[in-house]
Amino acid sequence: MPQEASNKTDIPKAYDFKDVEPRWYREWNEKGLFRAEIIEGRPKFSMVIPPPNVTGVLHIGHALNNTLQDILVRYKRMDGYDTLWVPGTDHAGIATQNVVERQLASEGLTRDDVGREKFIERVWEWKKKSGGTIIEQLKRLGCSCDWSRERFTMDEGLSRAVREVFVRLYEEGLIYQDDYIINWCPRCHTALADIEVEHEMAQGSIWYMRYPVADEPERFVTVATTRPETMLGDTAVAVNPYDERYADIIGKELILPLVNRKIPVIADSHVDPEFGTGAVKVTPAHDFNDFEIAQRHDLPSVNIFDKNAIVTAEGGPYQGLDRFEARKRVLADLDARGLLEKEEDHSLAAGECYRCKTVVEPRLSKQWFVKIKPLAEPALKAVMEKRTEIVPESWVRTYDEWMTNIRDWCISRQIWWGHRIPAWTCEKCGELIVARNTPEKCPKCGSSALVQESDVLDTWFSSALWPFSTLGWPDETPELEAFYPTSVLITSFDILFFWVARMMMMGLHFREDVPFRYVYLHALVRDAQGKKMSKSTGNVIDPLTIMEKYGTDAVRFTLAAFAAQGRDIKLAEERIQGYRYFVNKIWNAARLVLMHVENSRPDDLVLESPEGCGKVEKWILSRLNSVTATVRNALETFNFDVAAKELYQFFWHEFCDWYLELSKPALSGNGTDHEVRSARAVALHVLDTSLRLLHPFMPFVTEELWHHLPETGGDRGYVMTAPFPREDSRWSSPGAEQEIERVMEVISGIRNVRAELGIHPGARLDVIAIPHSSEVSHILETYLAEISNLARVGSVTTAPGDSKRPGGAASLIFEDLELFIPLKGIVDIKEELAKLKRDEAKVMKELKKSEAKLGNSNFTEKAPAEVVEKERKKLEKAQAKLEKIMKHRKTLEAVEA
RNA sequence: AGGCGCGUAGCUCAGUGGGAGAGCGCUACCUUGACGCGGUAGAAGUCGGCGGUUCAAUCCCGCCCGCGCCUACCA
Repeated sequence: MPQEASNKTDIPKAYDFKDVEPRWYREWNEKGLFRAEIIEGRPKFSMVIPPPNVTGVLHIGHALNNTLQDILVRYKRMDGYDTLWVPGTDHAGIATQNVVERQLASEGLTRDDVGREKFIERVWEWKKKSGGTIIEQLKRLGCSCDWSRERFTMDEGLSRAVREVFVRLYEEGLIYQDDYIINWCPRCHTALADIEVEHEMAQGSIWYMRYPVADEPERFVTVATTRPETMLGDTAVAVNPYDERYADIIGKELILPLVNRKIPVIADSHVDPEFGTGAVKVTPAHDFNDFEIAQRHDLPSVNIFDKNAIVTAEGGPYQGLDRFEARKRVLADLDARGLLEKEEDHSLAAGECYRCKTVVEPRLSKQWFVKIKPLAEPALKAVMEKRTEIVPESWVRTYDEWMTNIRDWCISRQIWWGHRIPAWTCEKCGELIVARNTPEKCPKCGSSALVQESDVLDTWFSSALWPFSTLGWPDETPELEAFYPTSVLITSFDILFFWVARMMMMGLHFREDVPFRYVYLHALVRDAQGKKMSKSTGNVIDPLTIMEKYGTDAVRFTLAAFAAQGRDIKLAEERIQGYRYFVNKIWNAARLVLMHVENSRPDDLVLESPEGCGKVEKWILSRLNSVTATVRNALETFNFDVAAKELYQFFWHEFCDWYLELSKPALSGNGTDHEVRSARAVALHVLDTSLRLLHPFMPFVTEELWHHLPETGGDRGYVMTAPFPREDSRWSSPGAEQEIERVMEVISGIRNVRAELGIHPGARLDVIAIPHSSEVSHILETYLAEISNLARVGSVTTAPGDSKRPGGAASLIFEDLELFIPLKGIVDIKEELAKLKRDEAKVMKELKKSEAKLGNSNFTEKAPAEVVEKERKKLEKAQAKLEKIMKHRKTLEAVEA
């Protein structure tokens, strides 16, 4: 809370997200920070949410998807864009209808018992009561959507868009009705589009059945089938025209057993003579291929199943049997007649309804279709011309393939929940009327006896319009003007065709422009073993549970850090815990900084430029600047993992581990006034900038800390709306970076020696230094205090290059520096010698490698000059180092002897 | 069957035509007043296998093995 900012000393030791998260979310929302404004002249950034099913609850995939969107939109908002992120839900026709049907079933009712109108009322009631669950969960995730613009695909406005699109496509001849074979779900009682059917390989059987030849009692044609029950609807047997085995029988008739119908033997090149017996039974009403064969040969169709996949009167004695029961009976009866030749194992992929997993039944029926080619071609072209860019690019190929081989889209569904098709039939004259508004009477005969089409539209038909219907289309609204095309669509690759492709088609057709400039496709979240998460396997990670346990920021950061392009995310709970620790690290680093700046005058904490700063400060500022550039660039290219990891590495391992440690004395008031002020201002500046860089990833902890920062130069407002840091070459300082890296190298080196020799971490050491370059002398002099502090060194005595190496001492040898730590009685000369030999071997190996390279004329002639030069330097360094190691070894050997 | 992707430290994964990296885990040590949700140091890999291109291959190409996913009308 801003008013509590003066209470900085009260910051608790550990970050308590439970208190912080709801508090800030409420405040952002109340202050209207999520709301999109349209301001002339400002750049625009917009996204539409992939609308979750209104029946849905937040799963880990949603968490990933929406975290990535939120990161991007928060970044752009901070960066000065007018941002709009449109949220909403999808009416999810079949899924929602199933939910309410289950509810009815528990009352012992079916949808037919209550009737269409009452049923739809029940669905709306359900939606009002439970439909908002996932929206509330998105808010807990921190999503900064513009909730004032929340939409639902069945809203009045969106429904109007659906009718408009349907009527226009119909008028353009792109929607038609036809008898066609479609995928039918016998449980949902509706047609399904091709892509709504899932195929899973499973072990089944293939049966060989004999069909007697009509006029030759002893002769049979054997057909192979995986679905023997459909033989009741056979209207032909097909063979390959070039199959000699059957040449003489083409055109003759067979007796269809059990049914005793005569069916012809026809020749069709679709038949593969190699497979089975080379003879195929043809059931046009219940098989896609057979349907096509039937069309080519003008065969009749016999529909043997009703909507429940129960055998109809056409099945004679089998009427009333379920399809699986019918199979058993048909096989038994064939066997009894000696017409079942054999049964073989056979693996096949039966289609299943993607909503309820019931095996679908191909079925001949009258359906509505969208003629897809005229829509698909521009949609493909737009991607090929990069008017919409798909990221990662590897998906373009898949998109291309699908869009090229696309088939007409079956859009009618025989359910009740959804957009009812705006078509009416005149009972008097049979006229078909397609209209935006319910017609009063038949335009042809004037009759008012009009009956509306009972089918509703595929849910994806309405979601295909989402990028413009949510912005007010078909009205020309300011939102549409400002925010279409949207900037980016972030979604999971598995709905590239269901949804993305269809939005491309509809957007281009009705808005004459692509619906989005970029499509970022992220991966699926799997469990730690790489298995798909599913309730039945019991390996789901519930985002709400882990948010409860580790905090939302930790969950978001984990998802971002693992969102590498083109690879599935294998998620284990330990990862989240690791990033929970990071949140805590940020919290405590902030505590440290705030503790030291709380009594400063605000003016003293302002940092305008790195001028006047010491090298350590210049170094961290330079690093911060380069991290800023990396993060920005990563976000612009959807490399969320790169951005997250860069921030993690910088904040923890550079800012905390080194900068704060190096400057602790100055921070706590040791040093000149200038040094103290400078250290504090820089620490605060880096903290401030880091919080802004981190905010898109971790909105809550950063906002909380932001309000603890001192108000240098007035109210800081919210980090959510603070400017996103921008790189600036003035802050870059390669010289300081190099120098501090040397200091770190020396400190780490001494620490290493201490650890290896088991010297107590608290013990102060006296060090003898023999520098071999002015550069390293300078480092030793300038950073004596830092080295002493962080490496626990008591004194450093510098000795000239030709002085005698101490005998009973541990050594640390660089190419231009030798350090000796005399420890009487502690250093075991044998141990030290062994260590030197290890070092020697290591350097020798590098040295030989370099020598070999440089000795190869092919290398020195063909490799780029800079690479060769680098290799020379490497060799020199190794030589210098080796020389010093040898010298020290001799000294020790002399002592020992 | 075709297409795509993956195989790098015990685990999860980055990465690049010229010195093998991170996180977690592991080992040793540490009551250094921001943090033990911490610190310091360390061990650990024939970069799936075999060939090829190249002065140089973990990276590029080919083949093979293993795994995953998507698409397909072999009944």
